[in-house]
Amino acid sequence: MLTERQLLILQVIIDDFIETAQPVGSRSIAKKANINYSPATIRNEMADLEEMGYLEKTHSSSGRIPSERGYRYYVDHMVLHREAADNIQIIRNIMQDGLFEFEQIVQSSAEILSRITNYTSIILGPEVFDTKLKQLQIISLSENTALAILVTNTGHVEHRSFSVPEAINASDLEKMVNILNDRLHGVPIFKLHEKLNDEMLDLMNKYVTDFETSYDYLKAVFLSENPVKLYFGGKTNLLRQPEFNDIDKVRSFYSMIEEEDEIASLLKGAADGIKVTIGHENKVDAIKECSLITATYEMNEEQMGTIALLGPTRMEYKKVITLLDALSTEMSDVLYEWYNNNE
Amino acid sequence: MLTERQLLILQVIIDDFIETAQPVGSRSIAKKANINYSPATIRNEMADLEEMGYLEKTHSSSGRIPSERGYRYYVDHMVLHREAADNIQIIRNIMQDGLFEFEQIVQSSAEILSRITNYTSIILGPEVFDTKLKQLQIISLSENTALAILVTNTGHVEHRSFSVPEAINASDLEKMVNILNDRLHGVPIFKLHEKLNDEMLDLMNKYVTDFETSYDYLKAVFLSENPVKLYFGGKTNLLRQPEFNDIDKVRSFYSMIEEEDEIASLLKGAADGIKVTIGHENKVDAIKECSLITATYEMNEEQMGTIALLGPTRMEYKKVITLLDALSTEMSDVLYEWYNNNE
DNA sequence: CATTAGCACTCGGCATGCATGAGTGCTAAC
DNA sequence: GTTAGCACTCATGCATGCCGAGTGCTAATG
Repeated sequence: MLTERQLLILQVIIDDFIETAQPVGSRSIAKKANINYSPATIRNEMADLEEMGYLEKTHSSSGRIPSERGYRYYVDHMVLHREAADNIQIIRNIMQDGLFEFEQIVQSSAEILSRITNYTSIILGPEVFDTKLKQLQIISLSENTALAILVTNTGHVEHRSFSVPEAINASDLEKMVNILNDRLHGVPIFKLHEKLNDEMLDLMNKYVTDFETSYDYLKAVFLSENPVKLYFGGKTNLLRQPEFNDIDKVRSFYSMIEEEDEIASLLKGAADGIKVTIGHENKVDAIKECSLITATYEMNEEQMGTIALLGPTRMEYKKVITLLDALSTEMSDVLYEWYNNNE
Repeated sequence: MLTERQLLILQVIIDDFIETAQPVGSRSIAKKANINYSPATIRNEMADLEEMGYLEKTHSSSGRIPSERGYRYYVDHMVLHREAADNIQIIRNIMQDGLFEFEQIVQSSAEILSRITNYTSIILGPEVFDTKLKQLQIISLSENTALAILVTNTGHVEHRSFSVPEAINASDLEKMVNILNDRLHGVPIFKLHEKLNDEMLDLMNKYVTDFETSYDYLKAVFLSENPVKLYFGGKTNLLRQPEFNDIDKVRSFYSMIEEEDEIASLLKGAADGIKVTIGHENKVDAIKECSLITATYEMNEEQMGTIALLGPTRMEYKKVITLLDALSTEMSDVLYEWYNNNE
């Protein structure tokens, strides 16, 4: 357990290092207004903190820098989540201004976020928002298997084969597809399933014997994994951070940034709420000297995507955590409105 | 005027330097298969070439590197434009595959280009392709001035005030706007003017007295400057070039890349055909050590936008020029088809 | 017993000097 | 006109030494 004084010193060191990116020496700590100990005392405490794994030295006689464990402790115990922040108002203002398309909402969010923080922002969102059903087709493959094909207006094709239950005869299937095509043409993909369940169930049952059974077999096509899309903001912001003075780091970082799949899978698993992953806690090599903060947003109570900020481990955790928190609820709100205003 | 031998040596030096990024010495030139002179002879020639401004030294006893003037000569006299290239087939194949939206066509072109060349590609295209007319409104400001407002489905607003000629009375104007709204709703912005002129002139003349005069005054709104959009490919490709070993160069380069306005204005003025701008011929500081190659593409004989490649002055001019040439005609073709298949 | 002053020690950063080698320019010979 | 030879130049890399920031330890202090 840390003493009151150790806590204070740890906090000062981390805050200072986050600001200056320079190792912090005992003398400079002793000079701070809220510190009333001599450098020697502080040195002793620092030695203890280092022994406990919260601090590190860059070389044997350097000042101290926070270790990843130190950051972890800082984030878990010293950062008040949900602090008030002026930036929330900024976000709210921008979000309310002229956002007509989903893509636009997300893209500007990413840009705002990166501009305020000077880090790189990444937003993971569903890709299907603007894609609509163009055509649905069912092709019989053999006596009891068939292939369902779903084509969107963007040319994206989704297909799945399924076995046709005996209860369904070919003409029923055809009828069903015809009606579906007729009624669902132009419906956004992400609303297909809902629309079918809510509005068309009765109708379908009227025309097709035992519709629900047939639909069970088709459902997979309608509920297929949403392809996801990444939106970036401030991709080059990290260039300005002193930890990226080494050109090789820059290179490996940006070649990783271009691997969208990798990043997508990184963000996909994000848990609800805010999560901070520090340095080597990240599984991907290229960001083992970075921290990743993720927050999720939702639409109508369903988790929709993830907002993330990528910065050096020496990150302004306080500011960033508050900000992400605010933005994620704000985005959920805007999306709620957007959803209910669109068809 | 350069002698045959000087030409040969210049060519060898530039090719070699483009490949290796290292100053080229006389000995290494003499070793090449097609060179039958001793290093000393070559040194003499190189001294002459330097005096004429085609070569430079990095320091007093280094090998030679091409000067910008050298590159210029190389591009103007030694690169055969319209050379056959395997890549053309690659481009053609990709372009023919599943391109359904204008944005997609352009974006993939940019990506293909950067992937093939390892430079950064920039495409300047009109932004209005997917925007359609939502509403047209005319508001009378005073007795003989009015304001025309055009709203698109993306929420973009275009407006212009104009003086109302005496020949037109208010009710005519109103009638006209009503009809226009009725008939033009949902029409892509870039087709507005054409559609009006081709299909609706008779109709309008039937309902509105002296339509053509009124329209003269409105035309400005319909023909307003297309806002443009930039598409990038391989933004981080240049990181891999050895000339970007200096982190400050990287920084200034990328902060320039983020200034979209600046780049847009750089590409906007591009002349028809292929144009190569080498090093300090560029007006923007951050790319004074880069070369910019631009090509324009068109749609139905009208110049539509610009494709550009940005790389170090030590650029594979031969390859790149052929490629851009091919891509620009290919894009014009695809766009032609796209245009004629869409509504 | 906690705190602090003092001092020897460590290490990164920077300047300096030196050897090496790639490459040149010039001159004289072919 | 071409080439061999040689003195010269300069970037690069390595060893050396110095400075200053900062530490750990010990002994003195309250």
